[in-house]
Amino acid sequence: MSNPEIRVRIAPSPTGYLHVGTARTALFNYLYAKGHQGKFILRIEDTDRERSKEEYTRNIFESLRALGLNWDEGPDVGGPYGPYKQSERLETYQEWAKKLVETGHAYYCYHTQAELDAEREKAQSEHGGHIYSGACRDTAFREQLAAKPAEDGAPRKPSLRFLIPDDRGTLTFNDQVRGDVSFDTRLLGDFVIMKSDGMPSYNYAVVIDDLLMKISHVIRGEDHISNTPRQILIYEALGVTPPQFAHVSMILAPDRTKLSKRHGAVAVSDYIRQGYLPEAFCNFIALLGWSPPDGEEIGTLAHFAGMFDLDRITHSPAIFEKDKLNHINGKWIRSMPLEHLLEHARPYLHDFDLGQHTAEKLCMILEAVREPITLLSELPEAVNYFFGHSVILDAQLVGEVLTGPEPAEVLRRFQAEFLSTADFNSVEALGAAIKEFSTAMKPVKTKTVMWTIRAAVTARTHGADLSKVLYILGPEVVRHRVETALTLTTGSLA
RNA sequence: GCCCCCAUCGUCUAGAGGCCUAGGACACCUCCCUUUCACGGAGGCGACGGGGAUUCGAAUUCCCCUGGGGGUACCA
Repeated sequence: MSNPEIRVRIAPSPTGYLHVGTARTALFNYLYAKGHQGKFILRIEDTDRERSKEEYTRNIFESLRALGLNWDEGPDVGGPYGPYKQSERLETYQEWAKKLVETGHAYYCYHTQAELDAEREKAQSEHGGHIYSGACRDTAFREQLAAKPAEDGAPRKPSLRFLIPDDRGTLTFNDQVRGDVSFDTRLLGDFVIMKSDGMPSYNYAVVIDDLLMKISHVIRGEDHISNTPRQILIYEALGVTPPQFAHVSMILAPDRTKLSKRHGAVAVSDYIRQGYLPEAFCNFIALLGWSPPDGEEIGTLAHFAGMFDLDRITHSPAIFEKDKLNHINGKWIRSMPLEHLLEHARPYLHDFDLGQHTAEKLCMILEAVREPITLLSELPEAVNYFFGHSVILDAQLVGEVLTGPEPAEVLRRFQAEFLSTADFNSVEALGAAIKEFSTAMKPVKTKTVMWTIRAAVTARTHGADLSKVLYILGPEVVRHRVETALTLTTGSLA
């Protein structure tokens, strides 16, 4: 009993693709669990019949997994406290709701949506604020209202409301990131716990689920902080101890408002599709609202988990700026093991005949081009000259680099001297040979020599290290491309 | 309107009364390295929102103001 198990959860609602903010909350929960020998649980909160979609659920699974945030319990992997989709737990909510009614903590409300809307509107225009009047607390009134047909003539379907104790006064809870937070319960108003369509409301379902799933710490977005007193009231009505709460501040868009679709990409899958490595993305969002104690900002999930704690979470919101994400992505691309990088790169390389090279060569290509790259989506453009026999030398390139007596001379001698003697079996040997060749070409400037060869072989003025390019391409392809370039060269030494 | 949360460089942040002439990272600028683009290295620019209070001493504690965010639903 002295050391109860740490159990945390991420509870997204499938009303959209996995949001960046949700991903970060999931990450914090994951890190906390992993760093404290706890369990990380996934629960799908699909009680909104209108907006929940299976497609979104799938996206949430895929995104979480892509980020490496694998859950210990939840849909697909099961667990002792499932099912982990709220739509599959309806009887449970009903059972517990019954108890609440029996103990006088909840009552049926027969007001229709239209009536409630009208009441709210009126109150809003009169004095700005509004809470439910609590009229249906009165049995006589409630029964009278129940007997009246609704606007459409059909019988009224009641919702179930939680009865806020009149004498509860100020409720204070200790937030693990913010400290004590207080609310006046008289300002809350009796809220709906079971909707008239039979579905539990959010505030009620979370409590039942967190309780039954033995959640020890609720780490979630700050947008839930004002729901917390309602939820604590339910725990109190049930006579149980609430979990620990920790509210993490929001991730804001550069315009300082809640990050939403109108700001562009907000789904994790959007970023992955744009060419961000899941590992890098994770790394970046970990730094939004948290900082590693050793100050080293580049790290893996496992590494961060070992040093993660709630007391290092920032209190103020963070703005999502792509600059640093780009930087971190570049770092990851440059440092990731090549075989691993290759797997991430494959989806971007569909246009090329990868079979042309061995996996080893493909890794060499990545190694040769990865340095200046920020996004995986830049890969096709960066590697294209490594594929195919020929390369297309457009007029502009010919005009800029391959025109005149010097380039022609370089290519002629490159063909005659270099290609006939160079050892293509080693990058180092090729590097040395290139140096030697450019020295032999004096007084032609090294820059001109290099540019010419590069242009002829790659149809580019910039690119990977030339010795690596030659090595990967091999003597046949290089010779072919040089010959082609020679025929286009307009310079003459005659 | 009411309730709650927050406030350090442009951005992400370190900072838990003297170690702060406020540290790091990204971005930006300069230089170095270099067969290109880059990478890397060395510098530079750049912040404690305002006002009170406590204290020998405040970025750090308290109060007010201002500003920003969130919530005010039979959405989560």
